[in-house]
Amino acid sequence: MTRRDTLADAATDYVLEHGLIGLSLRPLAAALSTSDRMLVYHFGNRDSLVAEVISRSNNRSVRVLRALPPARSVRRAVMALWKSMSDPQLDRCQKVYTQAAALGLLGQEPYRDVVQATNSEWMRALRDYLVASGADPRHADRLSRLVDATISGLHLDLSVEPASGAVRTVRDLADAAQRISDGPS
Amino acid sequence: MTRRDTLADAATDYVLEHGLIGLSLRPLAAALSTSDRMLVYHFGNRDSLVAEVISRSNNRSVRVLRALPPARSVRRAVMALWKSMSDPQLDRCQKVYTQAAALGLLGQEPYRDVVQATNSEWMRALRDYLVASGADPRHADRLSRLVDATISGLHLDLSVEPASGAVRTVRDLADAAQRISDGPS
DNA sequence: CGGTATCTGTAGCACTCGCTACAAACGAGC
DNA sequence: GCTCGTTTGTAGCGAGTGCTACAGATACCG
Repeated sequence: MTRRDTLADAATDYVLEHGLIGLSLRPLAAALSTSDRMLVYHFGNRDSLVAEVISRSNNRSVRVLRALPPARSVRRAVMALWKSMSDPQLDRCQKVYTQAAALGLLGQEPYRDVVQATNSEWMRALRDYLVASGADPRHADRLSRLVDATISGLHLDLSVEPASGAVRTVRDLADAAQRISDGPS
Repeated sequence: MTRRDTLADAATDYVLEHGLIGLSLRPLAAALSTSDRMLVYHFGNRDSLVAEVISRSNNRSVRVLRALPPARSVRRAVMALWKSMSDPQLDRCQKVYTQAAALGLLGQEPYRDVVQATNSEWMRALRDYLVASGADPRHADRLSRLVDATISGLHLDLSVEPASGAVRTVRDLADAAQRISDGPS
């Protein structure tokens, strides 16, 4: 494990706690017991560092998703996915991704490529998981898109209004997903 | 129309174009042919200005939603809603909201109250629209939560990967929503 | 040992940030 | 005309930003 790797890992931890948007080098460096000078030396510049953090955060969540044991139905898969994403660890990865994606919504988009790569990797893992849980492969793309969109949107809603009946919505989504996988093309 | 109102309106236009996240007073003031001094004078400080912009952006989108003629079914309502939200004007309002919400995901959350108020206003309008389009009022909360989460999540997805089959996902959502409104409690 | 490439610390540059002190312009009411 | 409250302009403060120049430390390789 090179020094750069160590720093990147610790920086990812820091971002998972303090968020991506206001990130600046000096406080980050202080938390890592180093200096901004070192961060710039190892990563080239701030943007490259942030891009690497986004990528690493995503790798962690993809790893968790890929380690999920397949469920016995699409419906159960969606429920299990939601439950697993409620784990604080994965939850924060999702939040970091959302912040990265939100940055590119209007105006500057310095991390477009990383976010895009990150997203397609996640979608592939989600698709595989649904298929492994019994989803009709012919509908896997539709399914994973619907599931991903709803879950990430729900995630955002939940952070704004924590009292909302999220579980009910997830159940509705799970039913819809099951129906799509079963139903006619 | 007081000077403050004029400025707030123009600032909203500016934010809808340039995004909320990197916003700083001097470039904004320059675009409005005034000075940062004036913005601080009229709004007190930067955070108040941003909060007002968020609120105004949301007001615009709620106004559009409330002006939508009721559809002949829940299914059609969801499709019409999506179509209407693809309008660049409304699209950008949604993006500004997403950026505001994403800011509060981790770390600092200076706009939590505005975002919360904004969201509940939007949800109320959405609920009313669905009910007016024939949704069972007993399921209206469930429905609007599912529809809102999916659409906003899809919106984010779409901005990252524009080629994804969003329309298909919306149709799936519309079907699911129709079923919820029709089906047993 | 000497030389070389990798790594780290100090100091600082040029810039932008939000915000403010001070004073000048302006218009309405007496 | 004169005052008084509102609005605007100029200049600048203190802090924080990303990043760099320069020099020192360290470790590996001949």
